[in-house]
Parts: sequence; C-alpha cells; structure tokens
Amino acid sequence: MEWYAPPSVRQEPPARQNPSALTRKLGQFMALSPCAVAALEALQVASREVPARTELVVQGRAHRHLSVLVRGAAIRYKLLPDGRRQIINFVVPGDFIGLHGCVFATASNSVMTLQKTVVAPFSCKAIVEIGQRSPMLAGIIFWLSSLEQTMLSERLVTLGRCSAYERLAYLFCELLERLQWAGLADERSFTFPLSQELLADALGLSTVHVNRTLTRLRRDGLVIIEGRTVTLPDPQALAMIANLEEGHLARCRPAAAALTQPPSPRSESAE
Amino acid sequence: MEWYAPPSVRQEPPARQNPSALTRKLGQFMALSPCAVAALEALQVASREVPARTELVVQGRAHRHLSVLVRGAAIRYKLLPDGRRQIINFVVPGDFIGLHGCVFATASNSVMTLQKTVVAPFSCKAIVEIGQRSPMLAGIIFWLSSLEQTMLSERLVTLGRCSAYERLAYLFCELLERLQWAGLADERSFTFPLSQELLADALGLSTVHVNRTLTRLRRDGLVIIEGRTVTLPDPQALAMIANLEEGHLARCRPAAAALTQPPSPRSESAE
DNA sequence: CGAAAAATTGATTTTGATCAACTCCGGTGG
DNA sequence: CCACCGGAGTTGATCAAAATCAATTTTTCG
Repeated sequence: MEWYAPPSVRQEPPARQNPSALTRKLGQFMALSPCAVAALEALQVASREVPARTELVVQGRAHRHLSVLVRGAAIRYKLLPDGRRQIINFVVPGDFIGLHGCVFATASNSVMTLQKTVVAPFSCKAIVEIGQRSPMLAGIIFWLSSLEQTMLSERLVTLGRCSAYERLAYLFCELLERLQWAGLADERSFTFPLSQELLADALGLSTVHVNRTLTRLRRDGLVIIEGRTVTLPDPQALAMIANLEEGHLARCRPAAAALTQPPSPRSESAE
Repeated sequence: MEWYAPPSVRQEPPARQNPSALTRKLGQFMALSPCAVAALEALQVASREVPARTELVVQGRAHRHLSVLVRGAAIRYKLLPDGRRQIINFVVPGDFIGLHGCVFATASNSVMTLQKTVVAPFSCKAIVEIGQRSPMLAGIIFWLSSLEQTMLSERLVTLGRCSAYERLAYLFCELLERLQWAGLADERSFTFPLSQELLADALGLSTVHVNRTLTRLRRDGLVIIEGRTVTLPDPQALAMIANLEEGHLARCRPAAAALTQPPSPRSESAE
C-alpha cells in the first residue's frame, strides 16, 4: 500500500543487453537455457522505484506482491512486541522479496528498503504459471528458496554459537559473496548501506558492542570501511575467522537431478 | 551409508487406516484431495527402522536419500570446525529430511536420530515426479519448505534477541505445537527425547545455563518435566513470554492461490 | 550392582548490554 | 559562509547475563 502510491511504472527497453542480477546470479550456479533466461527477464520488465525506508512487506498483513529486487538494498526483519528488532537477512539485487507470499496468507516478517531501490513486482500467479510451464524453472525457484534457507541456517549457527568478532566476520563474508553473485562487488570490496545499528540488529548484538568489535577488526587489518564501501583486505583470513569452510556456499551447487532435467535426465555423477 | 546396512524394508499393510503424521499435519492447514493423500501416503509405504544416534545426513557429503520421518525424532545440526554444535531444528514425525537434497549437490548440515526412529526414504526423482504430475502437490511441498523457513526465521529472531528464559519458553511452545500437528501431543503436554544438552545446542546456550533457567521456569510453574514428558501447565502464559503473538504459526495458513488450484492447463492426471 | 550419562550446584570469569557523554560529519537554513 | 541540528559513530564506566570451571548428585541402563 505505502509504496504503491506512485504508479510510476518504468518499462525497460526490451533490448537491454546486460542481464539482471537474478539471471547473473543463477548463471553462476547452473546453465540457463535461453528460454529460461527469457522467462526470468520477462518477470522483471516492469520495475518501480521505491524510496528509502519504505516497507515493502509488513508482518501480519497479507502479502501484496511478490517482487525481485533489481537495484538497491533492503532488509527482512521482525519486530518483537516490545520493539526489539532482529534482521533476518539483507536483500540484495537478484533476491526475491516475499516469495512466501505465494503460499502463505499473511507475512510473518517485514521488508524495508534501505535506500532508493528498484523492484520488479509481479503476481503470485505469474510465478505459479511459470513453474507449471517449465519444470526446470520450478526447480530453479525451489533452488533459490532452498539457498535462502541454507543461508538462514548458517546465520542461525553463527548467532547461536559464535562470538561477536566471528559474527561480524561472517556477515562481511556473506555480503561480499552475495554481492559478487549479483555482479556488484569485486574481489575484495563492496558497497552497501550498512550502519552499525543494522549490523547490530542483524547479528543480535548491541550497537556499542558492534562498534568496539568493528574497531578490533579494523585494527587487525581485516576490514576497512570508508563511507559505504567495505573492503576486506584478506577475505580468506576473514572466512577462517567466520568458521566458513572452503567453498561453503559453493556447496549449494545444484544437484543434477531436478535442475538439468527438462525432459531427459543426464547422468553426471561424480564420486 | 551408515544406516543403510540392514535393508530391512518393512512393507506397511496397504490398508492402513490411520493417516501418517505428514498428512495429518497437512490436513490441519488445507483440504487435501483424496488423490493427494494417496500420493503422500504412497511415498511412505516403504519404511525403515533406524537406531538412535544414527547420522541420516552428513554435512559436506552428498545427500543419499530424501525421506519422511514417520516415527521417532531427530535433529538437524551443524558442527563448527572446533566442535561447537548448533542444532538448527528438531525433526518430528511428518517432517521431511533432506528436502534440499533435491536441489543441492551436497548437504550443508547433518541429521541425526535421537532415538529409535522410522523413516520412509524415497528418491529425489519421486518427489520431482509428483510435483510435475500435480501442481497442487508441488505447491504443498513448496508450502512445507516455506513453513520450515518461517520456523527457522522465528528461531533466528529468538536466538538473536531473546534471553535464555524466553528462548526456552519459545522452544517448548514450538515443540508442543509441532507435535500437536503430528497428532503426538495433547493440549498441554508432549513426549520428546530432550536432554539439557540438546536444549543448549538448539538455543545457543551452555548446558549449565539451561539447567538454571529451566529450574526457574519450573519454579515459576510454567514447565514440568518428568522423564521425557514435558507438561506446560499454561501454554498461553508461556507463549507470551516467548514473544509469540496470537496465532503465530496459524499465520502460515496457505494462500488460496497456489494450493487450491487443481485446474491446470496441463496434465493434471488422476492417480 | 556398578558404570556412564545427565542433571545439579557453587564459584568465578568473560562477554556483551546498558547508561551516559561526547565527537564527527553532512546537511540546511539564515 | 557559517551556525546549528540531528544522526551516526566513538568512548568510558558500570552492570548483567551467560560461559566456564569444578565438583557432586541423580538417573539410567546394561
């Protein structure tokens, strides 16, 4: 409702060359058929610009739309009755917003933009239809959802068992990797509208403690923050601190079964 | 591999009357067509008994099977390199084990039984085929996966922002509710093989602190533990402490769109 | 019965929260 | 141009929650 007011739909020129963050991300994990790419890009042709601090989804209310975040940044979070906030994850370009909206009547958490952001909304039905038309695309959507669940699990482990130092290291590694997927980060740095309060709410810490721990990471030469740009001089070392094993998320490489199977299953087994 | 050794497949009599925990759970959220029920029950005809403390899935290895937990209990957890353990969730009857196995090449976390348990393994392909044959069943599986993700998010919020007292209250409420879904708990008590160490690893606490906090909950008359039976004399009060709003998980009632939509342009075939 | 696992308890330490300034910086308006 | 404002970041002091260490008791179970 809130962000719905100005119906300033912008039609992207259909002949856009550069792939969306979504297809870029997917392309790094699996071979996309041209028609899969077409279907995914088609979802995003109608985009909409949303100002900062806008609630795209409100916990407890019905989902209005499903969308893909095309450009900008958002958080998915939950407020406790007494006002405490926990950020469940950061939403970066190429991520779906409110994919649950397809199957749940009401939202269990909120989503808010962090800066001026472009989203591509579409109806739930559009997704369902796409899934029905192509089993492969259904598999891709399920894969994306599972990937998100895996990241949630990792986060849970980090919150449950890691120190503040480790948690911050973890978050920086995660953001670097995810923004790289979207083609928005280079080898060791990224730009993202983080504040210490956001870090605190994402990691279950107080802002004061985030500040002190960040100071320590800076002193240790592991993180450099200049404005909105975060540089990780030694991502490997940071990943070690974050308890991330070699190729942690590379693990999410899709299994051949569901995703490389338009009609004919190919047997690509390794041992 | 481990639990695979004795191929003691037990064929349930096909005319079993009582529904599986899975269909019981689903039935509480949505109207299942008879043929959906048949398909779900068919998945579980071949079941296998697994002893306690058996690893059904091992992090870092390929998934072997997908299965449904029919009877018993398990945990999904992750070990950090230095041995710390975080339990990601408890697996109760009616839950899938390793649903990610459909789409990921390797498991990112482990699953271990807590007691003698019956699981119904089946191939990934079986699920994919079911989903392709009936969009409604595909929707149901996606709904189950989303429900799990929602519970994960809730857990994350609890770990990030709640005290030990609140966390324990939360976990007891969650288990009560989930076991009720499976038809395994009455209004205010359930039986489950919990130890204080398990509670600690699930909630990101030390066992000592769990012990003290549990003592406090007991003293406050909110939890009674006798052997493996947990009684919550006042689930409402406990839910309040756990920061659970009215009908928290009832929120996961499915949206009509995806799940009440048997009519499909394509092959919706009868079973 | 006896060993091992689980639960309990006390003492102490550590981590991180809370409270309270205070600084730095980027606007914004006079 | 500059004073001022507000938000974010920084710092110190203190407090509280939870971890850790170390026994000890109770329960479970072969």
